[in-house]
Amino acid sequence: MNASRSPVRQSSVRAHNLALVLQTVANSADRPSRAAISAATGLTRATVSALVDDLIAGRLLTELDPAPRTGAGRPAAGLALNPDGPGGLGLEINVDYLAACVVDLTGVVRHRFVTRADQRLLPAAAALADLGVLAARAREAAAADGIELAGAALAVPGLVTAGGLVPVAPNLGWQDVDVPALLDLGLPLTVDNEANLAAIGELRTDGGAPTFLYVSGEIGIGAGIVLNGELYRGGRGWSGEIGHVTVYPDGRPCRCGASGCLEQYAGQEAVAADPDLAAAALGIALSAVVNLLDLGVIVLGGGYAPEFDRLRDGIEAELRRRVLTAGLAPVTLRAATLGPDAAMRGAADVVITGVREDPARWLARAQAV
Amino acid sequence: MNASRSPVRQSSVRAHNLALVLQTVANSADRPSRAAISAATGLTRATVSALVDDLIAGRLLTELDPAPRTGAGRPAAGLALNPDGPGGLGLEINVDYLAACVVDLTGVVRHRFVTRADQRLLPAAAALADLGVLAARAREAAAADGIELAGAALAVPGLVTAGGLVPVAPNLGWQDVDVPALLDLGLPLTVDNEANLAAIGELRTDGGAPTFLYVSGEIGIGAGIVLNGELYRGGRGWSGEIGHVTVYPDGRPCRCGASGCLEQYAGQEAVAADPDLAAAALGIALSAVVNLLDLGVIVLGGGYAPEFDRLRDGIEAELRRRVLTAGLAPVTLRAATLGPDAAMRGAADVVITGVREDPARWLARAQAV
DNA sequence: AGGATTTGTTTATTGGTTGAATTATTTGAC
DNA sequence: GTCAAATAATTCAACCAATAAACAAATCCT
Repeated sequence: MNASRSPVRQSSVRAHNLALVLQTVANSADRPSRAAISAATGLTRATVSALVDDLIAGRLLTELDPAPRTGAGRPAAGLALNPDGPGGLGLEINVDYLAACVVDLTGVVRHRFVTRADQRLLPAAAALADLGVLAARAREAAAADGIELAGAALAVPGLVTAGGLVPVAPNLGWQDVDVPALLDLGLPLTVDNEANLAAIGELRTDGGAPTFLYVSGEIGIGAGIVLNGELYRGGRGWSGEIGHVTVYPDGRPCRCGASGCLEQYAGQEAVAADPDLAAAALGIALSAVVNLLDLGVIVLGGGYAPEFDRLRDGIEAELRRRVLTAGLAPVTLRAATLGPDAAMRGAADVVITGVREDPARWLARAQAV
Repeated sequence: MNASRSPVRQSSVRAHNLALVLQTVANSADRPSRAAISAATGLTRATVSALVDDLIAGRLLTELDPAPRTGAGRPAAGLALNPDGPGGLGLEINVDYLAACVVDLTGVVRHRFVTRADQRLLPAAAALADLGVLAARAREAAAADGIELAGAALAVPGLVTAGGLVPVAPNLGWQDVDVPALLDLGLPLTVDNEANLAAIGELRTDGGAPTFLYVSGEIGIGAGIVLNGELYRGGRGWSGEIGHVTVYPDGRPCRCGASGCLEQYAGQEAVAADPDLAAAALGIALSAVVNLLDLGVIVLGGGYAPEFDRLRDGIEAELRRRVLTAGLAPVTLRAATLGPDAAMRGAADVVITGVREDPARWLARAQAV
């Protein structure tokens, strides 16, 4: 119904095809030739050549030495994402540290800065000012490498609304913080929940499943829901609050006012106190998620990752028992591969994914400058 | 990442714009003129004229008498969806009846056939053969009105995989039924879960929220999840199994092998036996869904609709208590507006939505014939 | 009756893809 | 050592679809 509600699309065919070519290069293991791209996309070799010219001129692609190939014929020129093209600035603010990283277009982390300090002692404005300093340093480092930043994204451990407002971030002690107003980097800024961005980080590393749940166990418990390769943020951006899913209706009282929330049985302290209880509670809650969303993969991150071996059996037992379709297709449980950097990495990924998905906008901007 | 993985799009600009124009007409309360469509879409009047000509030639739009308007200027010709254009065949098989309906392009039910009979007594092949007879009758009735059917969709109370296979439909006693193989109507056939299609039916009636949960309480309990105007089917098409979400971990044993499933506390018998218990259990399970997916609207359908007034307070009490963001934005609970026909209507809607979203395909087909 | 106004069509132009022909660069055979 | 075959990439005329601007049609207002 509202699928193609977009204004119009006249000759933005080119924008689409630029993205198609760029993504084809990005998703290729080897360095594809123009002819290979033509075959993969269905576009004419002529068209691919023209598009590639634009992408090279805009510093998004580079031509490499002859790609390894056998047989007769003129050797192809290999194409790859330009590591000196536009990069992404990933930012994170958490209870006891600030962090920033620069990721280039190919997905490689080029610079990484961390400041350890308890952010709960500072007002939001001061914390964000400190983060601004860190961001400036990262930007200089990027500039020294010849990398221009296409934008920035910030991971926050709290609820985030569409405009980058944070109504509440309990563990930071924030309330109604207008992040974009307090953190002006002169770059497009995206603000999102920490678990959401960590999920995106995992999506990028895991070549496999495009549909999975990322569960982050810290003091609270958050989850990022990735459906068909895209993060689902919910109607108001407040999805993934798995920590307050009811596990034992008449159980322990929770600081949210309800009782029996998962957080009381599988939060950081609860895991330390009784891993078996935590695993069972997690298994019950995760079974509910799988029954609802039909997910095939669950990734345990944050504080759960180091405890994975101790939790696995208990969780899987509940999944086998409570997931209706467990007999038809198993649910895969795995630990997150990115460590504590997941959210920051995911944030940077959001920026470069933006460039990859709409190169035409970047080209227009780069040309205007 | 995989957003624009589509093969190519050369001059399928036209396909997109045809859809845009058609949807603009469909979503207009009044019968818009070509000029009004031009203003709404941003396309030129000339372009709109050309597109409208194609749509009229393909019997998707009709030109009406002058639309009511005031002021100077040449009077406009009103445009509207053609009620004699392609229609959709909606089918449903359930425990104690078979049903078929013909819905025209404007969304009006033109014909409706129901056969009451216990389907549990028949093997799947026989039940589908009976349904085929009903479908043929519906098709004749449509032809008598000058309506050609663009396709058919079937609602089944069970799990459905991508290819239309039904691995299991417990209440019908089906197992591994290949529906498309047993029901050849000579039309493109879509098979989907009953709750999913009912949710689509509600989406069409409710002009409002494009993100909601539809819960259908029959013997079992199913749910259709509509996110941003689109049904979410899950990785394997098995989403929405809310009936087996755990409510009381150590509670009543369920026929699925687990214990404490929602179905045991809010299934048809349980509602009749103790509405308050059912409401509390529903409230707990629905709170989990809202915490996970950040839904603003929940629609109670199927057997819940007539019991709505008796369930409402109990459910809302739990939602207020257990939904983390309840204080920030309320969750709206309402009864389904379509009755028992919801799934069948939704099925037919799927077909006509397909035509509305891709009119170019229909035009090509119509021209080829 | 005549100007104003709005609708819808016609015509030349432009952006972008296609397909065929052409050029470029290698391998392999005689 | 030269030539044919093969593959890669570019050039160029043709075509499709949208745009902008001019034009025709049909009404209202004075």
